[in-house]
Amino acid sequence: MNAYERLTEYGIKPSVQRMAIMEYLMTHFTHPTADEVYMALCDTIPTLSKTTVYNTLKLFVDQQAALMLTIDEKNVHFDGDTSLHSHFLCRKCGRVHDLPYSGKKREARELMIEGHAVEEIHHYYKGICKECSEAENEN
Amino acid sequence: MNAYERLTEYGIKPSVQRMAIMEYLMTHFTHPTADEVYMALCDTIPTLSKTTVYNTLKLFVDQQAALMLTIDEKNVHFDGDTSLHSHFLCRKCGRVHDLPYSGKKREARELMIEGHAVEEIHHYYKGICKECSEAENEN
DNA sequence: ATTAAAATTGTAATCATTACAAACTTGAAG
DNA sequence: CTTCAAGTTTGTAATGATTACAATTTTAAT
Repeated sequence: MNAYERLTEYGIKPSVQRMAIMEYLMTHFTHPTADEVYMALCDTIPTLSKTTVYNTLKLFVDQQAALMLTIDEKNVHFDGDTSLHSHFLCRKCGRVHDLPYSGKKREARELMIEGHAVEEIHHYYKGICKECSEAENEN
Repeated sequence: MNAYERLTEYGIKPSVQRMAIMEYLMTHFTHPTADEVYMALCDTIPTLSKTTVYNTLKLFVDQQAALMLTIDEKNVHFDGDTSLHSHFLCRKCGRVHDLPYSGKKREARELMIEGHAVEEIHHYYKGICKECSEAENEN
């Protein structure tokens, strides 16, 4: 599936900017911030505005074509993979890694928890990632 | 346990400001923002500075005497209850509710997940809370 | 009392995000 | 083709939470 199909599938009218941003999300699994998306695309689309990046990412999230991660208190991160999975934030390198969802499968299907209507599940883990731990042990 | 004991237990030297802020966290289960803590205390401690509230809450979190919740992209919230539990953010009223931790108990004790050293677990749920759903159904 | 370290304060800066209005595109209708 | 309105993009300016920093105050030991 390409970016064009992905957008139309989620009811988003495609445009050059929207396709470029969706394309970026679909090919990079780095959970970028809005600024990182902007920086990556502003060379190929010189007229791109940061406002457009913010607006577009917000649109994707509203249409559920992307996830907004609040794992990091400094910046919001975005994820083009909307399947149920968890995230790990490394305190050292700041990267966000994917983890399999380890909650009870039943819970993920539940619409209600303790009387509250659940629409989104976010499982975040923080610590030192594998790569940073290994780099440290090398001395 | 009072605020004084709680602070010393976590290796934090008590002061009027620190005790007031810890006392507030220990008696309010609203997961306040730094600003809410400041607003609640600035009447009784008229000289209180917002910087002190930010510094003190950060100190509590560093000493693991409080949790920093990044469930809301607008504001960081704080929680004086450091036991393992989950949180629910209501999209309507904006309140953060406590939920029991529903992950596998085994996982909570694991230090490693997929090679990453886990130091913090945050399980966040978002949707419409019980109170807001009921209020809506009354018409 | 003295004094150095620690804590608090107020102001100013930072910086991610949003508001807003102008400019541009698009696509349908004539 | 034009025209026009709706939707999209853009740049600039504002917002608002958080932090930096330097000055002041407090603490606790000598």
